[in-house]
Amino acid sequence: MDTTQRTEQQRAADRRRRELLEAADRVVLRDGPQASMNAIAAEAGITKPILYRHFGDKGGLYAALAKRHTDALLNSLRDALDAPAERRERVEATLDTYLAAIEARPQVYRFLMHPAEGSTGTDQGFDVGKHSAPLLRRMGEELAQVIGDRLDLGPNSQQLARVWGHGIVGMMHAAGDWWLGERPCSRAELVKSLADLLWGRLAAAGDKVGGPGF
Amino acid sequence: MDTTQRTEQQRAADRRRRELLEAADRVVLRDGPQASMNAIAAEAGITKPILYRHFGDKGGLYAALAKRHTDALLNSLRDALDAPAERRERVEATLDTYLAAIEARPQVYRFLMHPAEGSTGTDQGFDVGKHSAPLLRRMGEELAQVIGDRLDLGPNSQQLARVWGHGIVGMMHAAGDWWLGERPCSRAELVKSLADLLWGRLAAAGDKVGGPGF
DNA sequence: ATAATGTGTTACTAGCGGTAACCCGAGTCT
DNA sequence: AGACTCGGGTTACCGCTAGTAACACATTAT
Repeated sequence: MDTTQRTEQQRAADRRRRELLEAADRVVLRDGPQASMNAIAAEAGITKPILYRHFGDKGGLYAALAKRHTDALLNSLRDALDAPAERRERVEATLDTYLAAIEARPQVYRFLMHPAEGSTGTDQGFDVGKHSAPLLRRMGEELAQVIGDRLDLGPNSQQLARVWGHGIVGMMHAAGDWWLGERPCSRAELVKSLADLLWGRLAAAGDKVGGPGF
Repeated sequence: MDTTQRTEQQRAADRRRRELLEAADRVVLRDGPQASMNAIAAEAGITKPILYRHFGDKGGLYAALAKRHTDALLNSLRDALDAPAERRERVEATLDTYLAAIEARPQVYRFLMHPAEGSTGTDQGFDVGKHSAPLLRRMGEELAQVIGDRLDLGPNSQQLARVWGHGIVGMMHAAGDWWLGERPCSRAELVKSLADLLWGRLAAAGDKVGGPGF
């Protein structure tokens, strides 16, 4: 009975937690990443201290919120990456999946790319480096894993795979961010251009006529 | 006399402005991007309203501060990009210049990558997209310019160049950020790995032995 | 009945960005 | 000389934020 009661309470707490996260989601989607704890609590129909009891601080809530979306996106990406097809096709499918996601829900995207950032208090330590959004890091590691598993890169394969994983993810991220802001072309064109870049067209391109021997 | 007096005042104001920026620089380097206006004012030996008279708001100060560093970094990069050498060599030199810069002054780097972000007030609008650090955008455009000017990419050359510019900058950024945090290899190795990626080694690599026909 | 435990609230602190109001010294006009 | 504007400076405040302490109600165990 003791244990059953415990689990009963835990279940209730978990349900509660999910409700709170959904409310927070709505507010963040509406107000952007700087949504206040007050606003989130109001949306959930409760008051601040409850939020703090559940998530510790704002960073905790945001981390929990980000984890859900990050996991969802990573799952889609894994599917695209694991499809049975030519390498080029898989790369394009993965790029397209990512771009479709950020296109469909730009506010979620924007939120995910902005780390906690807050923590007004004793944040003296100020960890230099590793400041990037966790999503980028996780995508990079994931991609590195796939590359290292599937490709034969000679010695130092693992390290090369990790560099490439993070590099490719960064390329995707920056190009996607720019594209989302300016919409200079269709998604398909962007995908093709990026894949071309990865396929070495930069190295293969000829110098412009009239240019000196550079 | 009227004009000379005006210029006199303007000169004084400009000197003042430089002093304030240098003080702000010291504080930001010490306290990180969340340095408070109070702290900056104190470091400069004055009080808040003066800062606000000069820079409007925190975003203005941070923009001015960022512009200085951004301009400096962009100049170095232009030098590396314009050096008379083979393309591969220039690419490697540019990557190395960027990585050396973020390695030498990681705090500046971290500051530059975090946009204003604050503006607690009426920031309702919340521009989706284009949220990236201005530094990334400027580097991307700059690189796009160089690529478009120098390379013969067939039709749609300009658009392709812009995609590549932002993509390559993003690759550099993400890989650099990860590298700065984990230091998994030397700078030279990182440079070579990234250049290899851009040179199409991803497409050229063979499948791993034992893997199915993917 | 009474003690204990968990759930919720109100009411507060400290610090932030930003501003209004005042203050004082230097030059200027009468 | 004396009133008078005017630019640079400060103090004291506002509204907001994240985060917390302390109190109130219910439910259950003893």
